[in-house]
Amino acid sequence: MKLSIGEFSAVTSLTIKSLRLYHEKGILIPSQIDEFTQYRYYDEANLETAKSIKILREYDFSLSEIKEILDECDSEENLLEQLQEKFKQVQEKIQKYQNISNSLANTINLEKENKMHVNENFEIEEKEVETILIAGYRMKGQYHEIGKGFGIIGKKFGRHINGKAMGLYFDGEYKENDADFEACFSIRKGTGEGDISVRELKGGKCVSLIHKGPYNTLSESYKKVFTAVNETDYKKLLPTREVYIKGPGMIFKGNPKNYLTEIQIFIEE
Amino acid sequence: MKLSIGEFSAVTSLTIKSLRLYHEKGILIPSQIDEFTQYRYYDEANLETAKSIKILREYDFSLSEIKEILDECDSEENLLEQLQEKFKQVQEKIQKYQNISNSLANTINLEKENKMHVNENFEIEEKEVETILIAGYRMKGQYHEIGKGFGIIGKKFGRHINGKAMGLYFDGEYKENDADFEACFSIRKGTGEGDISVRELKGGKCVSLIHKGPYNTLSESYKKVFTAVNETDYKKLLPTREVYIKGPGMIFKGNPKNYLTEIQIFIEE
DNA sequence: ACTTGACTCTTCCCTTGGGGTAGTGCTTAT
DNA sequence: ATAAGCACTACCCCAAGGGAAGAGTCAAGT
Repeated sequence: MKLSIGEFSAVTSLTIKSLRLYHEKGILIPSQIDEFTQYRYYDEANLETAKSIKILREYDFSLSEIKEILDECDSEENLLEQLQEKFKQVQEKIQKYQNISNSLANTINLEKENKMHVNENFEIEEKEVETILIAGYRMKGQYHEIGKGFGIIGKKFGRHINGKAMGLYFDGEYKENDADFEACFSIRKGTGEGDISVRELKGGKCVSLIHKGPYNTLSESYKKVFTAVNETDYKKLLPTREVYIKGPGMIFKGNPKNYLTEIQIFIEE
Repeated sequence: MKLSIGEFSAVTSLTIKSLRLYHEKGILIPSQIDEFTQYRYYDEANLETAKSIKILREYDFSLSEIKEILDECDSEENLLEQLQEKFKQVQEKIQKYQNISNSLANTINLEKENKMHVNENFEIEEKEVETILIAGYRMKGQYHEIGKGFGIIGKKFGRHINGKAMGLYFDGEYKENDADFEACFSIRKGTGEGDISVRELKGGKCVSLIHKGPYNTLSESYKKVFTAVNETDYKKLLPTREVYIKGPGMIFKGNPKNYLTEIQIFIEE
């Protein structure tokens, strides 16, 4: 049997290009090479080798790995080890892509939520809020540092996060530097760990206003809400709650003019 | 803020090399470039972009995909679609590696089995064989064509194959050309489909001999077994069974001198 | 014997996402 | 003055081929 490269390519379903590469790399050397024309000719032994190479390539072995395997005369001895090693590597790849897949799914959900809530009414209203399970990270410092808190919770509870990010503010007044607040997410399940507290956050009646625009203009909306509450007989409760309906995305910050933040002042009648 | 490339590299944990590449590709253009020294200087906007790039790279987006995403001013519009598209691609990769993993696990099992059974006794013996579930592919032709049969079953039942390959021979005599035989594997479960029959293969008492060596010398061992059986009062039953204990591996053919084949002639007392 | 069309040869450039090195330029501290 | 530390460009490298150019070769028909 003496097959030209084209015929051998058809038989093995390896491309001519690949066959030439394998020759160059010393993995699959044609049984005969015409002295004058340099034409390659292949025989049955080549066919066996080609089959082995194909299978090993399908198993994601690199050409250099295949060369090693083929070059060892005691190939049958070490083959098993190498298969098991490759199996481990493939498992790792699966794990890697599984992690990417999970992160992606998470981001997609967040982005989806961020897209909704386009037409809200921007008026003060009274509403009932349900009790929910939250994971919270209490912090002291400046308000804008709350982002770190979300990061910390996100790392631990990424899979279980269920709803939007929220902020609980335990000071009755605006504090420049030593504010006491808590970053939290509504979660499906989980248990506290380290600095992260998992607990039920009681619902109730609140006065709510959705603020549109960057965070540094929030105080205007706060003024409106407080004015409205003060005109009633309601007693304000702490902590004040902010729900970040639409904020900077995971990937892009987006335009702060379009951020939506709901201010919730809980009240006792 | 005006960071040199080294400082920016430290802040973003992107290598200097990568930053220069991103600049060259137009993905992340330094806010300022010194006219004379060509030094790159980065600002906060660059920092934001760098963060986005890092996340997208972690999500397995290619640089050209990232460039597309970043170049669209309406990035927030299409971002969701692109995330979902990427999610699909990642799922496909997981599936691909999962398939490789399965095939590898299969091959590893076969190779492991092939390694065992090193010291067998090569004498005729009587034994009891249990009833097992098999997937079989009946064929007519030449004996060596049985390999195709194994291939066909392997494709359909790869996951469920449990034991060694066997051959059932329904002719009472050696037939050069029009032999009637069946390739089969012991399987864990499964149902027949198309030309593949799944059924119980009855066990019983048999006279057995393990043949060592290439298949074309099997006839010598057959002669021994038949001579032995004929010296008794046992009645020979059909089909005759061959169990391929150690044959050509999935990847390497191995040395035919080491092949082990058990011949089983079932008998009725 | 000649032509023609199908094959085959080598050589070169391209892809991804950078890594590594060489040679040179700039500033600053000693 | 010189050396250290940083930055710059330009070049080559990896894996596993794909694509194309330009030249030579084979087999079949005329």
